[in-house]
Amino acid sequence: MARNGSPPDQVAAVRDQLRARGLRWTPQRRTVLEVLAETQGHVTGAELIERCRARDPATIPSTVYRTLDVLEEIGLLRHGHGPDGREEFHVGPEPEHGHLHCAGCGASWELGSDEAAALMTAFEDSHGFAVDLSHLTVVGRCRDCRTANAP
Amino acid sequence: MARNGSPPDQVAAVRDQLRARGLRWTPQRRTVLEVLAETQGHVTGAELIERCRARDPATIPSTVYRTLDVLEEIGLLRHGHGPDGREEFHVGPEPEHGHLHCAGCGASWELGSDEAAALMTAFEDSHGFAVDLSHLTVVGRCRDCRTANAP
DNA sequence: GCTCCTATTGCAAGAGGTTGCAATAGCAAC
DNA sequence: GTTGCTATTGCAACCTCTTGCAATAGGAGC
Repeated sequence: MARNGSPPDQVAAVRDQLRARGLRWTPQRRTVLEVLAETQGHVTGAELIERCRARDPATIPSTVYRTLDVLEEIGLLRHGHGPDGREEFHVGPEPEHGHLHCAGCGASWELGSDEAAALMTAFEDSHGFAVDLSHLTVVGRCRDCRTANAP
Repeated sequence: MARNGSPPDQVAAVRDQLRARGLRWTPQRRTVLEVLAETQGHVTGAELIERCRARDPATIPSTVYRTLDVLEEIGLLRHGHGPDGREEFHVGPEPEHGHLHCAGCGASWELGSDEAAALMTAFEDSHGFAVDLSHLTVVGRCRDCRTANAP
């Protein structure tokens, strides 16, 4: 389960980052951090709250969302919006990446870093626009759904 | 205000499309249609409801959303999700298009059709994936915000 | 004009998320 | 160990959107 170093280490590191910014270390934040430490990839806000409640039934949603805001500010995670507009959090050291979502079968893939780079370069050149990949979800229909639908 | 033909014409055309599908023409749908007829570009669900209420204070949100679903089904409009995940409707005969949204200043632009085409072709080639442009919002930072922030 | 079938409405409840505010509790300094 | 400042919390209310269900009302057929 642990990736590199024990989970307590990661949590302690975040605690220090918070303190260094004059922010505070509270039991509620510890709970959120612990949940995140054993989470990889994408989670929705609702899932996160549910898992926090499993650890501490007294968890309040607004506290979780506010903690997530703080963690995003210090760069520990990023949020985006899934195909249905619901909030989705991307945890951990994985590089930011976009998503491809099929409206037909509901499957989703991560965008390869080469494609992502091409996309970013394109917008950079044409608009001077810096794309935030973690916020990018491309919705459409995958090959399978297209062939199934229009032979 | 009127685009081509008088607004009543557009509304009547929709009425006939609905009837042709065995669907019904109701005062509530007429209200929504009238509001849409004088709307161009992007609207959020909430805005639409507000405008419907201006015409008919008895308007109920669920009715509006359900009407919008129906209208989307017959191809009269498309919905997507704005940068904050809120629903956004794109009205009228304009071709589908993606959006660029600056997280810094909140501005947003439409994607040029050439860029959009390039993007679609790219995903088509690499994944056989058909992008739904109307659902595409690219979030990032525009040239101005970038230069303002990192000189 | 009247009937009947059923699409649609209105309502109420619920899910996911946000916000304002008074009370609480970190933690730094003494 | 106390004190005091203020970041956080918990709560309650609110917003946007969805869903289930009984009651209503289009409109096709007679």
